[in-house]
Amino acid sequence: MRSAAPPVHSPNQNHLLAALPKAEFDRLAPHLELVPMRLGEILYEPGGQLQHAYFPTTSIVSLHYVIESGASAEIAGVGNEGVVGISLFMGGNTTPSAAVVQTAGHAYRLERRRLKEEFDRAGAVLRLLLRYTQALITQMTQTAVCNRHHSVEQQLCRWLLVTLDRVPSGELTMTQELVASMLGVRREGVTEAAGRLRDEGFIGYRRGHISVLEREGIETRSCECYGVVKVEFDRLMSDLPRVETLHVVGTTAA
Amino acid sequence: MRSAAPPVHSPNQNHLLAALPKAEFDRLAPHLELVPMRLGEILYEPGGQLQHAYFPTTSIVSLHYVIESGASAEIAGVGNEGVVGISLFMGGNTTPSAAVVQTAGHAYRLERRRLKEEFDRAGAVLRLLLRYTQALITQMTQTAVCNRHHSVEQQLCRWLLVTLDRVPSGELTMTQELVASMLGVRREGVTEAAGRLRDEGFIGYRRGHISVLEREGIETRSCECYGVVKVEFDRLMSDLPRVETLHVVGTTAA
DNA sequence: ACCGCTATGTGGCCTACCGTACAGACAATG
DNA sequence: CATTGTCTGTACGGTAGGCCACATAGCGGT
Repeated sequence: MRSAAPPVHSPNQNHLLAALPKAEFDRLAPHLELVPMRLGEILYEPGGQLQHAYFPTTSIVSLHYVIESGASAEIAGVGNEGVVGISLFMGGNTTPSAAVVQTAGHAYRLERRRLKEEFDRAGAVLRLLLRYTQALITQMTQTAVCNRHHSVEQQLCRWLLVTLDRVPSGELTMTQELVASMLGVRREGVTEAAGRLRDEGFIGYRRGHISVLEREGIETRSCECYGVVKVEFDRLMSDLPRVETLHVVGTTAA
Repeated sequence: MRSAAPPVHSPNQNHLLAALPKAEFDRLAPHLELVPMRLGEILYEPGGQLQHAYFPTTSIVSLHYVIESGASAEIAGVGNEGVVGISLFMGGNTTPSAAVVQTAGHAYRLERRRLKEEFDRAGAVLRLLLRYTQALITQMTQTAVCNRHHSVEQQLCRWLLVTLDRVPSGELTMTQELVASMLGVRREGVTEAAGRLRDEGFIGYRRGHISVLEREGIETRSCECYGVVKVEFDRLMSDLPRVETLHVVGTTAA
């Protein structure tokens, strides 16, 4: 079944890498290492030293936080639109949260040292990464508010929509237990909400798999948070082409 | 009553400005404008263009988010340890949240253009601001989790502790209504929690004023979130690349 | 084909918090 | 000094979602 999942990998599958001017991309490319990301793999634990930045292509990583009581919540998710490991260039090197692979796939990783080097050139890479960080902050912000004010069902829908943007097929390998731990709610709460959505025909599922059938239905049940983050992401990451203009060094034919 | 609130203002009262190497500080100083911050003043609204970055000295600013239903929540607070307006240098220029003065006082503000100039030098100012942004992200992260898992009372205690760090006197000018809007809960919830804390003798209050009497008591009632953020803030902002060139400009007798 | 593990479905009980409503109490203003 | 608006206290029903317990049902491994 090679036709289902194309065996061809390219750094361009990651939007950030793809948005780099050619000069920067060419400098980085030799150091990008394609790595498989297995479900449940922990990229870093709270307070742990991160050695690489990860640019997901087909995988999804969840930035996760566990409190003393053992309860947890997802702070933000990172797919092929972003990068895992912003603390590498923001300073500090560690964060109090963890990064866990939520959907198996691949990513390109870059040694911490290389990233820092590139960042310190204070050129296109820096601007791009900061812009992305700003978008990530928006996502975290929205998560905070959503946790406060919206229902489990609304949040489940939001989560489905976000994930759908990263898994076009709509076939998610995901247990309700896992979804619950990401939303920071009980597994039973997810079961109930998912049951309602299935009754409506919006989704279908079987042991460990969820398939989205009617995206529109889910959109009507979701809270506004999905849309807010999406619009802001698009705004921040779309007018990036400007980066090239500012950095005329070797944009097109270096 | 001049003795109560010292009439002497200095940029050094803001930790970020104080942490700048002398060269950078001296470049910025002529452009820092001391402005009064009135309670309730809105520095920027969602999506609005920010013209200045604000470095609070005696004031506190709340980064606030209002959802469609009208409910709201504080995402993070900024006192003399930080700066309002990170989107100015992160990219984007605007954010979907608002910035509101939560405690009256003063701040030094810096024109957007000046900040950008300094940032683009990719020197100490950039590193300092990014480091602070990372700390701010920690705060937002913790807020998200706290909103999910902790009780109103715990959150009220956390909020009191955070505010206390910025108002050493422990005398807060603050209505319960305002506190509620920041925690994103009902005013009655705050009344009840505050009532319990008063019964224990931890705090006292009268119309529009809260005084902290026993900080330790509040610490025992607070969730872990306060401590986590504080430790992380200290870690990030203390090992600043030896920027310890404190300026003796006019702190005490200028 | 079977067994066992794990995912899902359901129900009951309980608590924290929300919505609403209203009463009392304080401070500023004229 | 009285009026008025704002802030605080309290109460009551409703409900979402937590905790617990257990029943059922797929799926993988042997």
